[in-house]
Amino acid sequence: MIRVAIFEDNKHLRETYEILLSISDQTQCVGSFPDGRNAVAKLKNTACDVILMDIEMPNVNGIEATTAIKKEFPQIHILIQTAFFDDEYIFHALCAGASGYLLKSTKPEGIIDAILEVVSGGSPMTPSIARKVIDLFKSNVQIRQTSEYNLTNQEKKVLQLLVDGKSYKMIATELFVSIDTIKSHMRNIYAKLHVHSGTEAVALALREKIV
Amino acid sequence: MIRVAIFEDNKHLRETYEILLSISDQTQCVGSFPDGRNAVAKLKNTACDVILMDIEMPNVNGIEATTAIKKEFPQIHILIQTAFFDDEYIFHALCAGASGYLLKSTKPEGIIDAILEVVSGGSPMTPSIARKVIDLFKSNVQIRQTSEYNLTNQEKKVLQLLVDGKSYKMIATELFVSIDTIKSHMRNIYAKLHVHSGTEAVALALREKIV
DNA sequence: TATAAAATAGCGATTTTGGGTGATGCAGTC
DNA sequence: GACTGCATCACCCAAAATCGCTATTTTATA
Repeated sequence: MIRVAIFEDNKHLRETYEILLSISDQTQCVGSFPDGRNAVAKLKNTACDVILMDIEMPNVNGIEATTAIKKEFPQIHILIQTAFFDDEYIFHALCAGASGYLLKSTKPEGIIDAILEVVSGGSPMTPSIARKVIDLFKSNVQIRQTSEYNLTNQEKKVLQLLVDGKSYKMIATELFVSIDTIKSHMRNIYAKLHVHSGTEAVALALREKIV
Repeated sequence: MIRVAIFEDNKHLRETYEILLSISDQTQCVGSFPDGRNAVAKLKNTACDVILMDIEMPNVNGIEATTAIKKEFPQIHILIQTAFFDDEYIFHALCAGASGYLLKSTKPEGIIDAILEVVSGGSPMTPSIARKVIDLFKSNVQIRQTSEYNLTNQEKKVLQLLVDGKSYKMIATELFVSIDTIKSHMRNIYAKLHVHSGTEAVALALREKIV
């Protein structure tokens, strides 16, 4: 028997979910709340497994509630439900620790299916949501392979230390060479990266290379 | 009529897909190949919309083929199909530009559904795959919320421009203030971030904050 | 071994930066 | 009205960084 709690501000919808959960012989409703206030306290003694979480709620919204719940009960699976699928919502929901993302247009049996999926380790979501997740993923994966810039080993070391916030003098000390050597390396690094300052070099290095 | 091409080394499976595509009145098979060699050339005159791509293939595998095809025909939707769901596979498939990820256990009607989903802008995948995508996403997203450092709006702007590689002078020009004002902001930024140079500030900013 | 690439180093000039100190105006708040 | 935070600006100074040019030693390698 899967223990499910509901956070949903729409009374009608909330009751629909309650009935839905009670009809299925695999699920059981252990709580039903109109907003995210004191979510952690409300869940304290429910031993719940899955939460149906609306995003748009008054006072404390679904994202905030998800963050709080996941912090206290990381084992609980949270299924986000929303009428809209906005990039920002999805991004924040994922960061907050949501395990699935349903649209409110999902049919009743789809909700039960999703609950079963999520407890067996899946992340149910509509293909349209999945596309957005993939896009988010790709925008967050830096393109590592693109450019090597043909930096030599020593140049890479110098750049690394620069990224670590070291000054020329400190880098020279660390690499047992003179400060003028570091200057030389920096000149070469700037030429290879097509930049003209340390900050630019660091920004570029962090954005698309090593470190 | 959706034009679909198949890359699949298993002859039996390949033929099954061909039949499946011909049965549906919404799809049409425009090519069927046992490996990824010369994929781009093979697709040249097919005007295909969707590709069913196996990962495990001899000579040129599905990931490599996907990369090549996406480079030449970015508008083509590629549905990866594999018997295993390995993190590395999924990661590389997404990076290569795959739009969906099916397991070979998917039923015939599921494949047709997935093709329809993908042309309408979705990314069909099983919940178990979706979970892995989410995990990959989270492992690639730096924790943004942690630290705000209480930077003021103007300080954030200055920092942003610094990260963009601008000098004090350029930042001053861009924000229509004097260079001494920028220095002032920089002093405050350094104090708040507990750093002592632009490179350190940029490294910190890129690692765990805005930008 | 001849050659090229990389790493090392130095000098000099100029610009940029980091820090110190202080001051003004403006908005909000108690 | 006093107080505070923010943004603005100024002046000074020393340290750091940037850039140009040159040059030697080491290392890799064809």
